[in-house]
Amino acid sequence: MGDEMADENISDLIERYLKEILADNEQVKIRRSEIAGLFDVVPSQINYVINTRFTIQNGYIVESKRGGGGYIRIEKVRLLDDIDVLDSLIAAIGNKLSKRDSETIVQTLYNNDLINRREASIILAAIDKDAIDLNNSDLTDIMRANIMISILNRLRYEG
Amino acid sequence: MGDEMADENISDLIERYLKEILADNEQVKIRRSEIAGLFDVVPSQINYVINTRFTIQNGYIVESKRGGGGYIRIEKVRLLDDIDVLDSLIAAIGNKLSKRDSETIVQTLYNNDLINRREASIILAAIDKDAIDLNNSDLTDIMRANIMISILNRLRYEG
DNA sequence: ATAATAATAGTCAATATTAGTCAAAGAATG
DNA sequence: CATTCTTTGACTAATATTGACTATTATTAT
Repeated sequence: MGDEMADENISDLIERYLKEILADNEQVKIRRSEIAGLFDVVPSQINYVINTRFTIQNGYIVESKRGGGGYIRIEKVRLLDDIDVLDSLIAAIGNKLSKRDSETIVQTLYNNDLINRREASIILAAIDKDAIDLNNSDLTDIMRANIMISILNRLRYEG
Repeated sequence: MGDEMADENISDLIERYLKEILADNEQVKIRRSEIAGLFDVVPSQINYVINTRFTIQNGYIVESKRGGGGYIRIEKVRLLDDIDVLDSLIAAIGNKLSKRDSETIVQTLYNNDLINRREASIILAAIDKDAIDLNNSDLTDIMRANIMISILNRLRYEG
């Protein structure tokens, strides 16, 4: 723990390389194969590094495009100061989410000034029963949980 | 490697070129082979750019004529009011909705001042692939369409 | 007028160029 | 030793580029 140099694997080196760029820039845009070549690893290891070290929990959002001129862009975002509410809501959701519980969550978000009325309305529309119905109430609850978690993760940061 | 926007693909460059003209004009009228020559691509790539980036969902209508003096004209459409925008977007969605088309729709909502940046990103979170994925790409597109329509209908009377 | 030819744009499928997924193998850790 | 983390590569998916072939319209020749 004390010394920084020791015991760094290649994934750590790639992480450090990218974060050094991000220290001076709001974002970094890479070509996956270039970075893989630079560190002499297979391209999919770049995905591994991104998936384990550049998550939204760490304050990064990632977007990419395939095909000619494709890229991966990692962007730093400013996490909100108080995301305890979000963390506990996400933890409480688990695998499935009923309509009733989802309404409680939206109410909680509103009470904590994390969303306004209009945003609440959009979220409720997104998880509306008729919209996500799958003729299978279990699947509907799973879908509702997934969508809600995705939205809560989005609320972690500003902008 | 931080913010520089080099390395765009040629289709993106052509898109940008045309949209720069459209920023100052209601329409742009081109000769396909001229634009192809300007960017050193085959003529049919102009069709590819138009079909992927100047659709009605994006707020453009395209008309063309073949033969001597032929042309392609791209015109910005001006929808009369917010309800018109929402109605035409809903009508255009149909049964399935790809990720790419959904992003175009959100962009159009933003361009027409129907949603702000934050609302846009909440919507994108709600229809994110990882959120609504069901290990079945057809079902994913169906789910995305349903959710988007639900949200658009909400915006219709939410004001 | 009509037919032939030239001058355009459109379609579609093959190929190229990227990134993503997933599971197995290997390495490190406790 | 068991568990977790890392590394690898085969397979998949998305997007871009290319070119052969087709369709339409204008112009020219008969």
